[in-house]
Amino acid sequence: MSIDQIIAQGVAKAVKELYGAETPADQIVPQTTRKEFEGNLTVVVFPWVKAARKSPEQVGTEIGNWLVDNEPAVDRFNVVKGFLNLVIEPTFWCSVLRHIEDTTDFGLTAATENSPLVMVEYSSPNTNKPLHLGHVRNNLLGFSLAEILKACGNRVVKTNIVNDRGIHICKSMLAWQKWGDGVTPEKAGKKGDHLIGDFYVLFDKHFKQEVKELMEREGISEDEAKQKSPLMTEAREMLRRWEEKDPDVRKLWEMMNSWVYDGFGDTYKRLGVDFDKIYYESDTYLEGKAKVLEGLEKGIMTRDADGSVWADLTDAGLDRKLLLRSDGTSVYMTQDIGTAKLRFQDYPIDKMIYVVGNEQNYHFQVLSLLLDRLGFKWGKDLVHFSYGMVELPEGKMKSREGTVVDADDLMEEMVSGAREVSRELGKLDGLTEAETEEISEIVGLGALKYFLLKVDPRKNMLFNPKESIDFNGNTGPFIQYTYARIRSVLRKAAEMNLTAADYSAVAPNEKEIALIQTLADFPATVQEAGRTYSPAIIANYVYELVKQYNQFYHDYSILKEDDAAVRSLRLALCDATSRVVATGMGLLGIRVPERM
RNA sequence: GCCCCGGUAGUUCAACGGAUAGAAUAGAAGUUUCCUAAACUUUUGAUAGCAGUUCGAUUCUGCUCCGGGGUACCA
Repeated sequence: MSIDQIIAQGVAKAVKELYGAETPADQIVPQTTRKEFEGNLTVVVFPWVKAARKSPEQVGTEIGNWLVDNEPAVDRFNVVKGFLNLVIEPTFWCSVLRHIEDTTDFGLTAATENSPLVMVEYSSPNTNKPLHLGHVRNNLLGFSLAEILKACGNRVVKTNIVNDRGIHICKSMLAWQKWGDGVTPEKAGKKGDHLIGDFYVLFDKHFKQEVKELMEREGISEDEAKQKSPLMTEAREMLRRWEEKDPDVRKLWEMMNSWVYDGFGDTYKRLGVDFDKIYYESDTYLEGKAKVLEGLEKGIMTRDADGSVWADLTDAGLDRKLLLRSDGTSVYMTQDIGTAKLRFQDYPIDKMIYVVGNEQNYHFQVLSLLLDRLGFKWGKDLVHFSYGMVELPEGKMKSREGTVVDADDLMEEMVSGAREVSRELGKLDGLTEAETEEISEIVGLGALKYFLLKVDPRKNMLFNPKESIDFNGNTGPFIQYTYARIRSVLRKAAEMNLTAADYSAVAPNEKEIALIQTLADFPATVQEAGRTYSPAIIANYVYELVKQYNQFYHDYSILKEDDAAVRSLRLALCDATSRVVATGMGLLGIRVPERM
């Protein structure tokens, strides 16, 4: 049982005996005492002031006295206004540390066969352009969320739905046909996803030009011009032929998609994310169509005069939603219905989580409702993990306008930045080329990942390409550096062959207690991150932990401490801290180096 | 128009309804015969506005102002 639980239960008993108040222990959440007051844990006593009919100070004093008399872990207390500050028996902390040391996978809960099966969908790229910073946030959040849910005792399936068909990919295909001159990734010396992206931009350039000319020549509106544009007509025609499984179109499509997958594969690998099961829209959209037609028969959907199929959701406060175009082709929503169906066929999923940007909040509201009406019993309970946009100083990133921060470029910049900093600081002296590269990779990506994950996922965040991501302060490298320093101490300790001593009777100093207390909070932090779907909670926790370690490290000697018991306590602290840091960073998908 | 989300130091981010709103960075000043100074210490600086609920509001409610997103036969 954790110290928080011990105190909570003690307080629950105390208020029952003293005031006859029934308060469940899990509703009493002791907080860490602010550093300007004496104590380790603080209980707010205002909730019982009414029942006690006494002043907050009196209530605090009475509960405090009760705890000192009845709870061995409580040494003494003080009361400030309605705040009861408890000082825990110092040697109690040694047993807490011992417990952490003795627990393998401290903070993690292993899943069993009966654990809930959670499917996390993330990444879900379109195959017409390379990944950018927004996708990076998505990928890191999805991966981390999956790791955190695993750590909370769930069985997790990571999945990806690749949007490999649709008008967007036809645009790239058409542009390649028209202006590509048979170019391939090999011939161009370019990653396949980048090459395809170039053609997508090229299509848009010609298309815009065409629309402009049409508007001028025929004096029609922009919308009309877009409809009439020969390029767009050709793209639509290509999509129609694709749906008819025209061999030539399919062959081109397969070739160009394979280029993109090779490119994505490289990016995913460097980013360190992976998937247990990948779905392709080209396999799922027909399932969706079938479900929609089924819904049409059941009267859940209606067909308009032009042949298009709609769902009327106005009774639920939403709009009419298109599900099949007048030419019979399917839209995004249709495909998501089909994908959901296949997934639940493939796995006995208890919970489905979609990691998708908040610009699609409405989409998921509609999807949830539609799945429910189509008879999917999980529809109502699907979770849209809605994260904020990564904005640039000029605003939103737009692929077609080229104002995007490319994922591959950014990773490369971060790694070379890390290499430079290391070199300047002389950290790489005496290391091999391979070691240098390994460390630069770990640190550069660590900086990028931590930068994106430390922010509350729900909020929009800003990335300024002109200011490179920092390596000092509240950053990934700061945490990695602390880890490397601890590992260095532990290596030296091993070399010195120090004899371990029993530290259970040592009264730890203030910094040591603060560190143990923070370490002990790790399991609860993991649970909270899982409950609230927030990697940021882990990130902020690890930062707080290493900051406390650094203060301890600065103020006290470890290896040079003469008292064997104290030295053992400190080495145990180092060991426990390094393990929690590594585990915590692992939950974020961030590696930690042995030296840097 | 309608619907959602946000507004906290110069900047980027924190704060289960709890104490004097924390960090980082930028600025100022310090710490290295000692386990890695990518560190540590000190210091300047903020809740958009107005009401309300509460012992207590950055947090909950309403209104105003300012941003962002959605409302597509795009995904």
